[in-house]
Amino acid sequence: MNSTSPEADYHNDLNLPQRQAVEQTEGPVMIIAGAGSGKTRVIVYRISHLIRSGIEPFSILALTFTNKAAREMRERIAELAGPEAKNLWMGTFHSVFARILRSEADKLHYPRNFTIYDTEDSKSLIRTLVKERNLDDKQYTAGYVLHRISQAKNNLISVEEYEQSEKYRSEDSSMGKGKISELYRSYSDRLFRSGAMDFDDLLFKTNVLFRDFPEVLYKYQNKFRFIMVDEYQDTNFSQYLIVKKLALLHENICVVGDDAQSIYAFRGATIQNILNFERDYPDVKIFKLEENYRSTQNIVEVANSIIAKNLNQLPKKVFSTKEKGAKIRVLRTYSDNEEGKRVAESILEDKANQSLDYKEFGVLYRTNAQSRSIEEALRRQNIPYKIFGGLSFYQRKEIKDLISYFRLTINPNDEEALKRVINYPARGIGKTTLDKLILLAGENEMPIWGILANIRHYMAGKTAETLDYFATMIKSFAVMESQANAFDLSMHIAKQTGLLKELYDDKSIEGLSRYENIQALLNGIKEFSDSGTREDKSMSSFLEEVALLTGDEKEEEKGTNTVSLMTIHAAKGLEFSNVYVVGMEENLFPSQLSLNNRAELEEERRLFYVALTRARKKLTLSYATSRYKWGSTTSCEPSRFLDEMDPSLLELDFQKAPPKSDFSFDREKAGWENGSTIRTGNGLPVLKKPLAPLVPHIPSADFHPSDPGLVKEGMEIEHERFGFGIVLSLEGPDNNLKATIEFKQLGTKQLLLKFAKIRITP
DNA sequence: ATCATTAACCTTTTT
DNA sequence: GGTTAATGAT
Repeated sequence: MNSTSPEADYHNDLNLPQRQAVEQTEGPVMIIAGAGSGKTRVIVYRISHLIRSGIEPFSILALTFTNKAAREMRERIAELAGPEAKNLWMGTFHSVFARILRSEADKLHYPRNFTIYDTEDSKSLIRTLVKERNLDDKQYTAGYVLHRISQAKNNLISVEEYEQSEKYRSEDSSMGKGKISELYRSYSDRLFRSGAMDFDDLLFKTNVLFRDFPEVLYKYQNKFRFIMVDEYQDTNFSQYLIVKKLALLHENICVVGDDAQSIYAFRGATIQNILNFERDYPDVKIFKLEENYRSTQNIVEVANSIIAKNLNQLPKKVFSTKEKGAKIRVLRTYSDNEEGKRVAESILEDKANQSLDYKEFGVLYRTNAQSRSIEEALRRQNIPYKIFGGLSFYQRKEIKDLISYFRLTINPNDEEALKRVINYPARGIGKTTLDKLILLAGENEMPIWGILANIRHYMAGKTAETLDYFATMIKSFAVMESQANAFDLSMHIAKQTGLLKELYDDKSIEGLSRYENIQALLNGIKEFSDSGTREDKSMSSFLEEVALLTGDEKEEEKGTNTVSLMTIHAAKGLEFSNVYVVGMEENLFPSQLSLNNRAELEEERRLFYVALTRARKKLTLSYATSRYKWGSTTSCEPSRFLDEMDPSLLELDFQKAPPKSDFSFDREKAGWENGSTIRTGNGLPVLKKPLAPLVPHIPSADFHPSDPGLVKEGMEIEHERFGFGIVLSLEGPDNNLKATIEFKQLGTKQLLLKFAKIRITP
């Protein structure tokens, strides 16, 4: 600990409102923090300040939205306030309350080592239930049913309340989905029977715990004398109530948020929580951080001009005192692949001109599917990149398979895990047998494992023998679990079950990578088991840690110098010197699904705001006029968001028609190429639908290409596929002439004569 | 019971 | 385009 006064080192680092927010440690505080206004810095200093003024770290609860944010803040606090920061209660809502639920599990009649179901497990369970009931799986898609149940849980509607709620029931039946309440009930029953909780349960059951066991609530109220919540605009009702209850005793509650960056309403987050805060705590002190330290003035202004279109927002004026900076560049390309190519070229250019590292670049997109074309372009130019998000390591099939064995070892009632591995690797337990087991379980009102563990009581013969062998194997793992560390056990399981051999024998390319992934998982477990700081090295402790990890947060290779590719959601809280926001097209961004109501469109706009404010210096937006989507090419219109930006801050860079070399004829494409354009407010053309479908050109019978060298301006020519036209101009070096040709059918195109199959017509 | 072929869905966004 | 669940053949 250093001897200077706690104030000394931060006074110079903070502006007035930041400092006030740091020093106001008592009572309810709300910090409205504009993008790039040093929000994290304030939280870090505030907690350090608390610790250095003698508050015990384990009486401070700090809730974040992602594991990454928690880890980074903890590290920064440790730098300022010393190693004691390790003892902070800091983590995501889900991880902190999962921990509390484990230690209080018996009160809710859950096993202490309950399993946490991820979204896939939940969906699979719902599919099973829908099938069991012979319901139409088109009407009751797993995704929708789960969404509905999740909505209910996030608003703390129990099964009973749901069944009795006029509102929910009529909403469901009006959509022809009247059985959802029934599904909600059996879903909850089955989770309970499996000793499992889904993500929403971690918050829901915490509320139940605090409601039904006042002494437990009191314990934690006392424990957490200071509470901080980051990204408060992204909390839902369930989270709101947990925080409210915990803070009731001391009322030392500080929430930090920015309504303009609320982008999780789709999963139940509500801005109401910010508004409620003033109502709940009339003596709240509110601090507004409005100076943006991250971005140039142009970037901040363009972001402001966007967010101003939203009706729902708290008044604030974010400003920057940095340089004016470059204008925002808007790229138009004719295809998604071309978009990737342009982005890649631009990165190389900027890297050289501004002498930047690759890690200063971020490419952001609305959906993960868009990463593909960007990825390919970067690879082609040998630009190192890293994709964040997407299929996380722990969601890969082979990883889930092995982990399912682990889960089953810890909690044999975990039915999703059981179904996954009971016949993988194949051991002769097929669908018929599994159905029989499920039936027996239902009849005897016990988990499947209850039958399996004593299978001889229920069955005889060959099948029973196979099942018994499987059950005995799992039991032997469970015995080993209590003695061995996570690594030894995992290795034993991987070998014993035959899973390792199964993957080793698969010599296909995918098989090889699956085997490597398993190796990577085992290595990860080895690190876990070897770690000096951890006291509990058991498998169950490993699973607890892993269950709530998403993305590749496992290991952030700090030293790597790569371009980052990620969704805008994943980019929240990050910044890059140069940012590319790609796919600025209607129906993609804003997403088609958001166009129906104002609230969702405003959420998309906030998402765009988040994207814009990630950039420090240079911002490039791009869109393609056609894009590969669902297996075929579709034409696209520029996003309305482009129209909403102040045109004086933009610099347009529009690519001309595609060169012939990678242009394959397609009726639709040819059609829109020719389509007339209308000018919109800031000069961005909006492409209209073709006036009439075009028929591919059929070359003249005697068609053979002429020597490119003979082509001159003003000549009439025939193109193999584009038909007849006139050469308007020629440019470029003699050996690589580029011709601008006006075709009768297709309008003006630029073609490289080297590649174009052109005949000079007499 | 298992493998191979076919159909269907997909693309929001995350703990 | 790609994966994954549902069908059909052996």
